[in-house]
Amino acid sequence: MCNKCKELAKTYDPKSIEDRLYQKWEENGYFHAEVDRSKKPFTIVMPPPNITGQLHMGHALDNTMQDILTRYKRMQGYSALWLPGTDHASIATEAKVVEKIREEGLTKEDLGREKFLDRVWDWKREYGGRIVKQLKKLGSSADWDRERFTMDEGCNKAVKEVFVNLYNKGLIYRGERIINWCPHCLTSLSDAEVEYEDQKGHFWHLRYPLADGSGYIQMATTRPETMLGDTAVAVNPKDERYKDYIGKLVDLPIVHRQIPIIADDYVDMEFGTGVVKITPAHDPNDFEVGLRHNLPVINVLTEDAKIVDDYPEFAGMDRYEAREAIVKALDAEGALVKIEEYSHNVGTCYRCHTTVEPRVSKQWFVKMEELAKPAIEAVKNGETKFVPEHFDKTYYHWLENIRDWCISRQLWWGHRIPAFYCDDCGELVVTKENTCNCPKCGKEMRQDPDTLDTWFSSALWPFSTLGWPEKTEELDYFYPTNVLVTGYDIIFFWVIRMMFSGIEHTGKAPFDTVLIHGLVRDSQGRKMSKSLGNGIDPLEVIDKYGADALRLTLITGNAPGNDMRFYWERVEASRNFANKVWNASRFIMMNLDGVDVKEPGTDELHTADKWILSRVNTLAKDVTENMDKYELGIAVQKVYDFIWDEFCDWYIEIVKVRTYKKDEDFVSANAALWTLKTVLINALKLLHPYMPFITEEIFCTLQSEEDTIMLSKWPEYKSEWDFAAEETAIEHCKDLVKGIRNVRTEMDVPPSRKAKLFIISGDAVIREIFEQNKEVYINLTGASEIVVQADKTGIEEDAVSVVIPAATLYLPLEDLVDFEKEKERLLKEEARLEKELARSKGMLSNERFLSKAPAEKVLEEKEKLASYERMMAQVKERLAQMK
RNA sequence: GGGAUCUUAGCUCAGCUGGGAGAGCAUCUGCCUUACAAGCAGAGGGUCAUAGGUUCGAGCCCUAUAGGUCCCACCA
Repeated sequence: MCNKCKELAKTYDPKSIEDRLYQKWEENGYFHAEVDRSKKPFTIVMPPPNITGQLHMGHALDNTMQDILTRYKRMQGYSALWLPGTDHASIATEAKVVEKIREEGLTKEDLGREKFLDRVWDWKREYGGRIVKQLKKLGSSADWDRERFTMDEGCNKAVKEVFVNLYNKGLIYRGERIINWCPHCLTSLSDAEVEYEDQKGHFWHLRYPLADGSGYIQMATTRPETMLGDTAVAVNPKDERYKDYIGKLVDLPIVHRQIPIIADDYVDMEFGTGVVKITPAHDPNDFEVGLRHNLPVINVLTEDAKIVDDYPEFAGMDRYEAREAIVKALDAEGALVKIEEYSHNVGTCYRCHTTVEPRVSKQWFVKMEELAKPAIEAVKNGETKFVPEHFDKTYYHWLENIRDWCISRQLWWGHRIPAFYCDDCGELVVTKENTCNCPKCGKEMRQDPDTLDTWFSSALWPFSTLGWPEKTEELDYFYPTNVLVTGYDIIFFWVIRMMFSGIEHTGKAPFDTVLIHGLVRDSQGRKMSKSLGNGIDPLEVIDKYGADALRLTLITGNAPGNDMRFYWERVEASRNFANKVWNASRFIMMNLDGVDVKEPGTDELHTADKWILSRVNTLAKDVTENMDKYELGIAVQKVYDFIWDEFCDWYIEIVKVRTYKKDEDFVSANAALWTLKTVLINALKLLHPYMPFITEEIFCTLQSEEDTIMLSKWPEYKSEWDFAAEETAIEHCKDLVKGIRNVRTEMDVPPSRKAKLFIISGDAVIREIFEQNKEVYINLTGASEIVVQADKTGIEEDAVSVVIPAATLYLPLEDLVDFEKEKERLLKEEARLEKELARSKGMLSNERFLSKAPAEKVLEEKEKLASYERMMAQVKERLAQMK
């Protein structure tokens, strides 16, 4: 055995090569991209995974797609930068560390801000790199030399710059508003951070007595506990029923505060009794109504959603306890009319899923209206395109309906808001400096204790990572980036914010293309989640089947933007393909061993050689086209089909004999071996972006000139490999082989039984093709001998016949022929042809088809008809003979 | 309530600009043929959700209907 095949085991073992190759790539700096004006840039910024994160299938898909695009462009000669990094994930990380110190019996207040932040940095140092290691197991070819973190020095600088800029332009303001508050995380949330879910609840019908004792007014609520903070009761001004009530006062039960009945369009007359109790402090709509009518805002809940001390009877109860107690108290006062079952949409915190509490507080906001407009425009005018295109609708919808963005968070981990207050004179200063003295009274000012929404810094990611606000070479060369790859669930969180930030601060949209993918679900179509316990760990898949198999699985079998289901069976199929590639390569290497293969002259190439060269040539063109359109699944499917069906099942089988006969006919063997190697190398290159490990291992073993397939040249269409005639010829041969195999199986001819094969065609060109490739058929059909001739001279009456478009085949199998069976088979064939003829004739007799369809379609159809007619004549003749 | 998307073989899904219905898995049959049984060869299996329309021609385009999924929305 040769050395090379000793190196290649009989089955592909990903574990033995993946880490070794990754290490080699990293050590040799293959992932690193530099500013190189002689090359075109290609840039992708990696959506930074949270430092708290563990690699899940979503990351695996997302990063596989980015890696494919980067590897592809790198091979095409671009300076391809895939810029990686991680996100500080303020809420998630803070929660993790709070939980950790709680186990030590500490709260973050016990530690104080400084010490707490030290603990978070410790945590980050320990666990923050975990996800990066996991991404490497996938084969990610990101430029780790440029790895960034949303809270590193450069990003901090960018964040301050942006905050100050927007503040100075009046696009950031501070105001007292009703915002979403998470009583568990104890922070405000933006609208995007609230997830709505249907919850079962109740509808409590209440009646409030009129203060003048003249009766009651009745309404319903889903949140009776907030009644403590009611400051009005509202009806629609057009509502005849309540016309006389407007302006009267009601006596609020329990509290016994007198509140007015007001009129506001917000009230829907059709719904319930057409009366709404107004609690400005605890409902966003009521807050708006309150503003319009100058109502007092009475807050009844603490920040952890307990009743405040002003109501001793209920003080300290959480909102759900208080609900029961207050309903009881209302009932005791005769204010409770009835209770109904009701289900409604409730907002929950996207991190902890605690029901969000609307809360009035002073927060920082980004004014969105002006920023949104150019972001909409950038997609409308095509500066940035969504793939698939229809996701632009989601994007427009969000931007067109966007409200001001609440960016302050009552957390410690994150970018501290660069605003300073003077406790003496109340002066406010927004500055990039770390400390600040009051410009009015000179006193040292106090920095705002709050931090910024995590997404504030991620919004700057495409340019902050390239050095902005400095005018760096990198920024100039790599920005705007080419593609952003992300899931559709993140468009509103992140994509829109990067878009308006990029446009506002750099004057350019941050990417040409936003490539959207779907979610990876479990085999039953459910979202993978921790709580369901149905998540599949990509690392486990890699461990069992290899990174290449996982990557192929994630990329194939679904359309762009659609969700996909994860099946182990599909990974197995991908692994099988890897094994197929492995073994085909092993076969080729075994045959190449010890042979000095030279490039053959065109005249030395056999029909089959030219055919497969032509096929791989077309493949390169098609795959490139698909990849340029981001049709990654289609592209790799074509490579898969080519390697398995055409290269392995046909070409290798066809040329096997020649490779075995090196000594007898070296010229022929050399041509075959050269073609095998050349086609394999091209196919490996086309496959490399998808399956980087196996292709690298084979590529390097197969040839010694180049150190890595990663930096080898992407195959391009070559006109000298365009062999149309040979493609046709081999298609005829394939028809022949398939026809013979089919009939042999149908007639139950044992594989050991060899038979003479007659190929009859009146066409000299066709005869020539078959004559040239005789050897092929002997191998592939189990024929003992092949005779090509123009007519049926010398063929026994009882030979089995097979009709293919190019010829008629005869197999004399005397003792094996079952006449009934043969007749049945021919009748079936006749019926099939009958149908095809009817269809074809129908089309060609249609005047309008002839006049309106493109000429080439008509010609194509005529050729088909001729071919069917020829075949039909043969079948009929044979049937007549049998009678 | 608004919007998006899906409905194709037993299962999961492809089907790129309209021109003779595909893959993987599963099923059946025969093969351990010196690259590969994680394989080879062969076979069965689909009125492309329904109804209209446009077109010489529709799985593909248009309209409506039914069902599924998702996103958004202040109906107390």
